[in-house]
Amino acid sequence: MKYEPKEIEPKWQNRWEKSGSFKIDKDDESKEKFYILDMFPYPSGTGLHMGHTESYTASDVFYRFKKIQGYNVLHPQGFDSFGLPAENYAIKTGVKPAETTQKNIATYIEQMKSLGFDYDFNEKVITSDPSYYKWTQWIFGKFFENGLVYKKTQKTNWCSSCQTVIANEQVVDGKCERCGTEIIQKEVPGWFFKITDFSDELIAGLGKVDWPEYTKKNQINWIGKSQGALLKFEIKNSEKYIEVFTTRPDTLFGATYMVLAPEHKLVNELKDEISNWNDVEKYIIQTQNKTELDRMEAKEKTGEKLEGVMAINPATGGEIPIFIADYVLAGYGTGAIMAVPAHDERDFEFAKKYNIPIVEVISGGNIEEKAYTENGELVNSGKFNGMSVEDAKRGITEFVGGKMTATYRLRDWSFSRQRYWGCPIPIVYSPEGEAKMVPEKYLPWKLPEDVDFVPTGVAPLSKSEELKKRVEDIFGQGWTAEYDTMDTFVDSSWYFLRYPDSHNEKEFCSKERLAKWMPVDLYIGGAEHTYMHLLYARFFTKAMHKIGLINFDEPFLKLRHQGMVLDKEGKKMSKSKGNVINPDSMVEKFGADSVRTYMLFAAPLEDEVMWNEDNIVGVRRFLDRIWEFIVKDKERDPEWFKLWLNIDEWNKSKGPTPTSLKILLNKTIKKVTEDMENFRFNTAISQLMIFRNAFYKIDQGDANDIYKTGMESKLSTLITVDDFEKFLILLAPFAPHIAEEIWQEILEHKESIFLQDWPEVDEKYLQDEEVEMVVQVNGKVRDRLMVAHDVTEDEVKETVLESGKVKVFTDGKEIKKIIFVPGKLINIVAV
RNA sequence: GCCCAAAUGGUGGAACUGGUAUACACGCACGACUCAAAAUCGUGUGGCGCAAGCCAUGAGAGUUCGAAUCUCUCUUUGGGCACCA
Repeated sequence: MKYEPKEIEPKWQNRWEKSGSFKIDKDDESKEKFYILDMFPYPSGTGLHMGHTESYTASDVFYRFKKIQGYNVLHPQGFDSFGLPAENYAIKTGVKPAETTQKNIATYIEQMKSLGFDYDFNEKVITSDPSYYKWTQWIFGKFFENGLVYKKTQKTNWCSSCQTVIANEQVVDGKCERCGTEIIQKEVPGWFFKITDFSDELIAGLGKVDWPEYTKKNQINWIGKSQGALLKFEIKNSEKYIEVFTTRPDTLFGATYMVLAPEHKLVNELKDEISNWNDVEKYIIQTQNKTELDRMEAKEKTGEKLEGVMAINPATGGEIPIFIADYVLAGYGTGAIMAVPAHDERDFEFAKKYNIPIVEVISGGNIEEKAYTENGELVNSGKFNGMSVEDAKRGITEFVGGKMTATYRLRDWSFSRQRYWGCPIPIVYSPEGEAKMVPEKYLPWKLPEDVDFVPTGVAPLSKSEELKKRVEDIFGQGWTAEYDTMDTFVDSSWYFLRYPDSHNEKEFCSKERLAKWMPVDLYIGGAEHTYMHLLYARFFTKAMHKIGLINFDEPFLKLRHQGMVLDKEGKKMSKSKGNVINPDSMVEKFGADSVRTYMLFAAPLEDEVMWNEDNIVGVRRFLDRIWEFIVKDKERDPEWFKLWLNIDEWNKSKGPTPTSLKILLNKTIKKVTEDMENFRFNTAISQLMIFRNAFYKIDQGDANDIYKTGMESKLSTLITVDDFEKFLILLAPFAPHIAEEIWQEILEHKESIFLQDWPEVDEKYLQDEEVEMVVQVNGKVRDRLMVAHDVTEDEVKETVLESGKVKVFTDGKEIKKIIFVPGKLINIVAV
């Protein structure tokens, strides 16, 4: 019988499914729980891609490992199924998103099964399903009650192609991350989550989770906390004042002008005092017409002086001019700055262009040439002269009645979308226009079906007669519905809370199940979710914690990212390059076990993997040879095989596994176990290969004999069935099908290999009797000798010094020192 | 511009807290089997040299008996942020 993955893999997939091997008892208290979570996919029309395949393989391997170790493991999968592609497809073809989604999910499930991923799809979460989004809406309601969500009209990022508002996190290089269209700023009313209330907690919480350092750092940078001061500048001959945020209050004496963002409220309020209003207005309009991209790419700073108004520097009492300029952003700090050209590069550039005085207040640089932004001693600063920058920050802030404070880069999360295929925002408006939460008994607040998908900039839901009628029936004449839907990132911000109790119709998850299963022990997924999903999910957790819905405030204790899967030249796979590889064709060609094992063997999990079809044969050969060893042997010599299976008989007649092989086996158990725990799957697999190479050695003559005559078994001199089985269990997480096939069909066990115990290391067999010791002279290897593993320095010293190979290098020299590393090396220092 | 990560054979990659550089795999060469090829199996495989040996972990210094690993400077490549006051 040949190794035919195509036959054995579907067979076991079906049997596992039928026997419900993946089913767990979520209330089982007898075993320790382990919750391992995958980032669930968006079910797109193109199917599962290689990135999913790698990440889900890693989690499936780890899940099977933990399961064999005896944990009660929750390892669910679901679908992040709301989103634009299904809607865009509907616009093109008229097929309803709900239908497309259902079809795609079915395909994804088939693909996942074919890779041997052992998910319980009865427990799946589908975010577009009313039984799920009911709870998305319910949680939204709790946030609404507790003031964590609000509506306002403000400039937001507008994608004219997607015809919707998008969040700051979804703008990449000034373009829409989805379609690449340049983002413009548009005044749109919309809903916001108060994520900024949690800025400090979102930073602090990272201290207690086991996440990759760069991911934590990126989140911290994204939140962008900066310490500084709020200072007030009075406007001459006016009650009004300008408040600025600065990280450098110590340089206040050098502030020689001020800048307001063109959108700043005060600009309009000062209209009557501004003598060049026409020019100012022109500049404001110019700014409005710029896209994010234009503004970012501007080579030279521009601005317009507000003629006729002056501000007072509160430190010096001097009058300083006020400008508007688009290098000052309305959305950050107070939307206004004090400009200190001597010590800020941007202000320096602007001051040079507009001939504004540059006053040095920190010594140490040459401000004739460029701004000096380093530390130094204060000068030209009255009584603060001679003070250090750090001391002066507080001192000067207090001196002018300012306030030390922090500002953040993070903005509130704008989650309204003017699109159809998303979770409806469960809000209705009274005839007076007041927003009210839809009462709980009307949840799920269903997405209407009688809509026109074609985007016109007006939310598609506004065209639904059914929704209009529904609102009037329930709330009365004059009441209207909220037509926006939620950003799909809302759906994925809490889905991990649903899996432990996915069928609960009364709660999003029962208290008991939450207490038992949360938080997630291990989360695996791509690093591209650092800013959005991971930040939003942490915000949801903290917000739900704050209002008492859950009793923990970090959702994911341990996080690991898989690297990208590239083509064999190291290029990103993309449709346009035509280099996309699909997992189905790989499974078809090499079998799921080979795909899984190669995926993890090719590179460390967190690194990029270059998918090279030519190399996967190595892994396939590894599995072929295991098959050859055991299955072919059984066929060639059934009698002998029967004897081998009976371990007692075998030991009597042939003896146990040779000691050297036994030691290698125990080293292998140790290394594979440790590597698994540390996600070093690539080296775990290579250790399994090393062991296989050792127990399966045949020589040339035998190989040809086997080929020609099908002669007797080669099992005789090597491994016993007990030890072979240990090896098979170590292999099982990676290549579950072949392992199960051999376990049950060839070794004739009644019970699944996944119900066995993980092999334990036998400490007796960890130490080789003899080891090779390296002999160095002055740090260079000159000789090697076999010695007892516990040999002492005195025992080998003589031999080593007498060795001819050593003498050549020590003759005529004085031996100054001997360095001895037990069991490893002896180094003779000779001068 | 700022921050982060990386650089090891022809290729993907090993090397745990400084201690045998190149495990494992691909590829390649030669051989066995074959009429032949494929598959399979075996042997070899960093470079230079007949050899003893010398040189090799992006480049250059340093610390050390000993450096891929630690320190400094630089180069290149990825990734992220970017007028954030």
